[in-house]
Amino acid sequence: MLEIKYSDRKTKARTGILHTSHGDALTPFFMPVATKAAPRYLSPHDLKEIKVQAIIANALLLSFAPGTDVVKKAGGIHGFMNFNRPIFTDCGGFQILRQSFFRGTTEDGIKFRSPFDGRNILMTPEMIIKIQQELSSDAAMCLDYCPPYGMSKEETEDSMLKTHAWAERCKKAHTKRSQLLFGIAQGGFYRKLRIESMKFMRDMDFDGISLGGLFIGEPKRDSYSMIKSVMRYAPEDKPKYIMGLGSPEDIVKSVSMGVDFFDSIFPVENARHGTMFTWHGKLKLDSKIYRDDFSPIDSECKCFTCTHYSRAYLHHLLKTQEQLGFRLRIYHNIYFMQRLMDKTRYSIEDKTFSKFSKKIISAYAKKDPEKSTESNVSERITVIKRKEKQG
RNA sequence: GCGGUAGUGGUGUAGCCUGGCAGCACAGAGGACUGUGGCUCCUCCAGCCCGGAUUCAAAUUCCGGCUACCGCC
Repeated sequence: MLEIKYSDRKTKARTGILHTSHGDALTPFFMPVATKAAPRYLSPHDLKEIKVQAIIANALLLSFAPGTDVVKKAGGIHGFMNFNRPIFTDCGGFQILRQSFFRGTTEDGIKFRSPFDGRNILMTPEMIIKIQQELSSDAAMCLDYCPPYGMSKEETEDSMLKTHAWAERCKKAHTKRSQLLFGIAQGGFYRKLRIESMKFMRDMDFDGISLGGLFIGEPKRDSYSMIKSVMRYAPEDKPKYIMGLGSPEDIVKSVSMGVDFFDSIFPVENARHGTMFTWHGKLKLDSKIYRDDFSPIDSECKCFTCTHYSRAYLHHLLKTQEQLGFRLRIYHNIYFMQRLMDKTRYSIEDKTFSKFSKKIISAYAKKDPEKSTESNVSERITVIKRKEKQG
């Protein structure tokens, strides 16, 4: 399933090819989220234009609406949404963290309330596998229990044991050869449990291993310490996937720890609220300084937004809450993420990954690139003045 | 010239009758967002037209100005 091409010598970063029934995806890659078989404000066609390699949809939500019968009739999710590249499906375990969905768990599965019609259902491991097989996604996730940050060790252990029991049942229920099946390692923020869960998933011999329940509000040093600990026990030859991770600096850091792919709403949420990703760091479009700035978001960027529209125009669209603005901003950030992953892969094979990742991390440690330049300038001026005084 | 109405952060306003920590929205400055039920959230900055009187206490009541708008000559 995963063909490893090149391993970095300084870090654990590597490139590879993930083979799926809808073609290959070069790793490391980033999947935009299309929860209900629809990327927000973009069309599946836009994603092809952006050269998105793979996306992830939500099986739980799709089973609520339109229902798997409709998607099945459409010839599966690819035909339904007219996107013929790898599509992952998520199981709904994360929706435990969303109060409006979650109604509790039993030994048998998770109780959810449909947000569409209010009906309550018990999602069992067998059901979520059946749903994902009917959706005909390229990779399915086992049902997992995603414990919130701050949960006690006893409760976290219980959630982990449920995740493990459900993973076994998912594997047993899974019969679709053309679909990859991923186990989700959990364990909250207890190192011992994290490692235990990773070992369990490794021994289950899934097609790939997902790391779940990370970046859900904990301090980042905790996230990284967990990833680091857990990756030591991860099988070398299997693809590793951190669920829900999507900030540029976190991605390159995780790649250096050996993670192969990611998905997240982070770039979309940032774009929605006016934070644009650039090669020099974040750019907050709502600032007044962009009111009459007719340059593109990022002069290096070749995306549709950057080649057609100015910061001034996008600033205006943001301030006036125009729907077009949402689309243009999201288009850019998704495009940026894809190019970030392209460059990540090139740099690994080019032996320049360490340098590249440092550049991204330092760019994203800064705030708005324009403003930090301004403050750098005033800082420099202060330094010059001080030196002049000293003679 | 006379009469009426109104002056509150940068902008638009609430509070005035019935005196008691000046509220809201936008703008401005920061920050957040990470396996989407949701068209954001948090923090900060910033104000009673001027002068006097009454009062323990005045954006508020009273007197005199100034300014704006409306009406009349």
